[in-house]
Amino acid sequence: MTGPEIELMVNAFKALADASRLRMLGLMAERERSVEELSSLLDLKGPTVSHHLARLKGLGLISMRAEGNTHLYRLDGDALHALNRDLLTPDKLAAVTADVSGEAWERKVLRDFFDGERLKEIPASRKKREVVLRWLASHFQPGLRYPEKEVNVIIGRHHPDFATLRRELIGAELLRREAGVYWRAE
Amino acid sequence: MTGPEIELMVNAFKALADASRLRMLGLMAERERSVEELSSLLDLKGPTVSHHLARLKGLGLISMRAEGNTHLYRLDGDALHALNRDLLTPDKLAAVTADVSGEAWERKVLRDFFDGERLKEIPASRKKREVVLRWLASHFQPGLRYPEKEVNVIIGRHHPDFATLRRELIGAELLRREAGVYWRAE
DNA sequence: TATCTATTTAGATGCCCATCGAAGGAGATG
DNA sequence: CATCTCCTTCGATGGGCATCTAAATAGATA
Repeated sequence: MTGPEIELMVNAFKALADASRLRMLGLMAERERSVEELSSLLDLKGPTVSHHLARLKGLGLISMRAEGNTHLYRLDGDALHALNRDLLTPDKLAAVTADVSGEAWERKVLRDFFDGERLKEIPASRKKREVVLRWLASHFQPGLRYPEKEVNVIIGRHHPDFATLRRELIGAELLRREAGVYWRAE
Repeated sequence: MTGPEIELMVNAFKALADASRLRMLGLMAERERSVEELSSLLDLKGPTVSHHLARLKGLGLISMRAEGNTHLYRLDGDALHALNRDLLTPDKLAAVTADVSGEAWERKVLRDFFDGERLKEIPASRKKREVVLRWLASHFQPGLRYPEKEVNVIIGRHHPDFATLRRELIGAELLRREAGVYWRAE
């Protein structure tokens, strides 16, 4: 109903909107590649390559296999195909529009409590707080699992008190937790 | 054959990697929209909307029709479909890879003469030897200066006869030397 | 002509992020 | 154990870009 589904789309496009990452995908499509190999082929330092790999992993586009210390990364062709198929369909655009012209009240709440992406304060009223929490929950991709550290980072982008918000998300059953690992409900 | 092709891909993804532009596409998919209309629906100022429209026009995704002073923009559904179809195909990724590791032939040479990072033998043919030398040269950072001892170490990681290879690199003008100090050419 | 309105261009600002060096694991080897 | 190698994480920096205000353009109205 609420459609910040759009943030997921933006995230996917941003992940692909980088020459280094596209080159890495091309190289990993041929065969599995070590970080060092990508680093020398692309003339980038190791940390930079690791950063890009993390980003691509977040999209579910690559898989990793460890062989000794070496980490070998490979492109998941099926995932790429699925992404290409689903990325820009009319359905998606419709969802985007729903997001824009959706519930006026919810949009007003978000406008009131947010300064850009930054949550000015946590709403005291339960209903308003739930709007904010749903907006936060939409930043977690269904099906993915997040360690607590990453949950804190994602929430922390919008408000310093990530601990309170994280608990509230669990309480509202928008996120679920087991053994220190979090995922989006439903 | 070397591909600024990749810059086109990056540009397309970047144009789509923005929530405002995606929302605008969604709205323009329903019906044609004026700048003012988009502006109020998205809660953005006029100039910002114009900026985004220019970006989307650069992708060929929208068309404009003037009616008096008002400019009415509309999504070109066919263009969108074509973009979605062509954006992330294996062909494109192959082109990207060609951009990185050059001609397929060069990649084949490297595969033939290397066992992992170890050069099995120095190619006798001049063209093949040059491919290997360029690969070796890529392990020297442009702008840095290397004493001869370090040059030997770096080359020695890949082949025991570092002296021959070092001289070949100078001969091919891929490395330069002055007073016993080496650096990467260009 | 002057004026009003819709849009575009120019210039400035602030945030996001690609990249790097340094430091911190973690497996292998001896 | 110590050490080496490969990778990841952390913190900092610089460049690009979304957004804004102010000014310029252009059509409509009178």
